Amino acid sequence: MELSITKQRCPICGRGPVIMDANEGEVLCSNCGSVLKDSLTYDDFEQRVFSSDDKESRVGLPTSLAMHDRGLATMIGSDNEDALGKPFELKMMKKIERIRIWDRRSQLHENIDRNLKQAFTELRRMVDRLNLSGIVMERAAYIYRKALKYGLLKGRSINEIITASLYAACRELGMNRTLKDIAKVSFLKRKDIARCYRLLLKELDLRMPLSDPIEITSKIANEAQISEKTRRRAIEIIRRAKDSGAITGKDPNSIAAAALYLACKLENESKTQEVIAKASGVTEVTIRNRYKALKKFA
DNA sequence: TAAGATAAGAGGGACAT
DNA sequence: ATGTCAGTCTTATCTTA
Repeated sequence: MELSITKQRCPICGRGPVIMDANEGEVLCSNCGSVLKDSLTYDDFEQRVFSSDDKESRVGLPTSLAMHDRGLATMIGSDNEDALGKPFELKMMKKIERIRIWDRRSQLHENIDRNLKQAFTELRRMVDRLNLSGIVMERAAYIYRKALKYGLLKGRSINEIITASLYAACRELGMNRTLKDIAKVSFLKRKDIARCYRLLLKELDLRMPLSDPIEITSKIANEAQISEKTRRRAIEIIRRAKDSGAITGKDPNSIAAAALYLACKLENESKTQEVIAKASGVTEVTIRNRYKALKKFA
């Protein structure tokens, strides 16, 4: 444990000294146990979780082993009496109580630590395989920590939540990764990731940039090499359909794909349903269904 | 060969019990 | 909490132009 004792006085009890716990990222008063600062920034974790591997191996034992029996819980009973069965005096009681608080806190942090470490290892692996930037990873880590803080991990696996966090980060930052893409590099099924993703949205009140079919056309058009002229036509179709309210509740991806397909036909740009289906990630059947509904807006 | 049609099934939202 | 229902999308297979 990396503790550094400062010369500061605790602003709460007026005594001290204040201790900075670099390992836990906390600043505490050694006298009253008050946590004066516990905000761990992502950079703290970045340094610890992602870059400290070699440092740790040089030191010797891995953290989990090194820390395994460090807690004081096994040494401090809950009875407020000494070894002879005599009750503690008040002064002693207070002291013991303080130690217990510290003890609980350090145990709690160890659990969180292990959890984050495992989660971020998996996160980094997936980010590597998906060719995503550090910014997305950072965002995913932030979401994950928030989920952990809100107790969303209870009854769920670390992998599920970290994977869903990654997906959420992708959505938030406009990265073009589908649930399918992410499922492929994780060890999870698409539906499980989707379930957790919805959970995150609901519980953490995440606001995703709403996906507009018109926005999506550019991605699909790009992928399927559809001309700008045709894309504009598709956008017009979507506009009209949108105004009529005929497309509410439909997957924006399928709308964009079908509108592009329809526009291709109108512009005599020969693109098969298969090509557009591949580019958009929806099936040909779905394109056909939307296509039928969209035709009257052409 | 591309497009269309049909059927079965999955998964989730809404709503009631 | 659990069940049901309507609506959406996917997968698979067959038919049509």
